[in-house]
Amino acid sequence: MPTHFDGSSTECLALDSFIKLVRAADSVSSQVNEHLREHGLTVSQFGVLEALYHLGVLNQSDLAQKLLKSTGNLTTVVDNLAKQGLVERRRCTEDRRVVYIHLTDVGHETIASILPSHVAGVVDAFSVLSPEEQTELGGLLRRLGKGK
Amino acid sequence: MPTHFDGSSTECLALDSFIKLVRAADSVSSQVNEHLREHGLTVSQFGVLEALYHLGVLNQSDLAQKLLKSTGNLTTVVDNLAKQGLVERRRCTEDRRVVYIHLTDVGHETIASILPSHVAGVVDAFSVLSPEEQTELGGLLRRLGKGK
DNA sequence: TCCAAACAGTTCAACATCAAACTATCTCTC
DNA sequence: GAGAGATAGTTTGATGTTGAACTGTTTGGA
Repeated sequence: MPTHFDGSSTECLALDSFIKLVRAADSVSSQVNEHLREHGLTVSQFGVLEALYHLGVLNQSDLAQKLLKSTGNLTTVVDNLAKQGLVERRRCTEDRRVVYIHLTDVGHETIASILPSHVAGVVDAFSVLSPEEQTELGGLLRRLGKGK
Repeated sequence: MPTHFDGSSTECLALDSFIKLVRAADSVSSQVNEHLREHGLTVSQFGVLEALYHLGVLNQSDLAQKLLKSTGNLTTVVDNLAKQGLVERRRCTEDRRVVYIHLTDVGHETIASILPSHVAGVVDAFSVLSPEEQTELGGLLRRLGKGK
C-alpha cells in the first residue's frame, strides 16, 4: 500500500494510516457480509433488520440516525424490505407524521437465523488479533472516530 | 456504541471492534472527503484522478484493480469524469481491447490544486493520534486487512 | 386562535456499485 | 490458419446513497 506521495514524514504517516483504515474496513466488511448474498439481503437491509431485532420497533428517523444514513435512503431500503415481506410500516396514530417499522414474523425468523453466522464471521475476521490487541485497536479507533 | 448483543465476551469484543472500525472509517472518510463537494467531485472521481496523477496513464482494468472496484463501475465513473473534461479515453493501437485513461490539462490542474487540502485534511484527522499510535494502529489494521 | 417554524417522510435527479450477460479483440493450440 | 478460450470494456437491472425540494402534520408563540 505505498502512498506514492512525496510529502513530509508526518504527511506520509497519516496518509498511509488513512489508506490502511479504509482498506481494512472494506476488507473486513466484505468478508463479514459475504454470507448475506445467500439470503438475498444487502448490507443496508441487514442493518435495518438487525436494528429492529435488537432495539424493537423504530420509526424511520430513528433508524436513519442509528445507521448514519439519510431519511431518503431509509425510505428506499424499507421499501425494498417491505416488498420482500420482512418489515411492515404502521402509521402512528398519535402523531401522524411518524411511521413505525415492525419486523414481520418472516423478518424476525430471517434475521434470527442469520445473526449467528454473522457473529461467527466477525469473530473469525478479528481472530487474527488477540483480545488485548482488539481492545487496543478499539481504543485508537474510538479516538479517531470522535475527531469530528 | 453498545452492541446490544448477549453473547460471549469474545463475541462482544469482536463485534464491538467491528463497529468501531466501520464507524471510524466512515467518520474519518466523510471528514476528509468533505472538501470534494466544493470542487464538484465525488469520492470515486477523486480516487481516479489521484491514481492517474500519481501513477500516470492507466487502463480501466488497472484502475479498477487499484481502486478495488468492478470494471463496470469504472466505466461509469470515467464516463462522468470525461463529461466534465477531466480525463480522456484513448484506444490502445496495439491491443484494441484496451482503453487508456489520460488526465487532461484541466484534470491535472484540478487534482493538483485539490491534493494539498486533501493531505492537510488527512493529517488533521489523524492528529488526534501521536505518530507512535498511528504506527501501532497501522500495524493492527494491516494484519486485520490481510485476513482474507 | 392562528400562523410560522419545526419535523417525519417521500420524491427526484444524479451518481455509485455490483453481478451477469454481452461485444470486440486477442492468443494459443491443433 | 481456424476455432476455443481468455481478456478489456460496455451494458443492463437492481439497489444504495445523498441533498434538495416537496407534502402533511404538529407545535409553540404572538
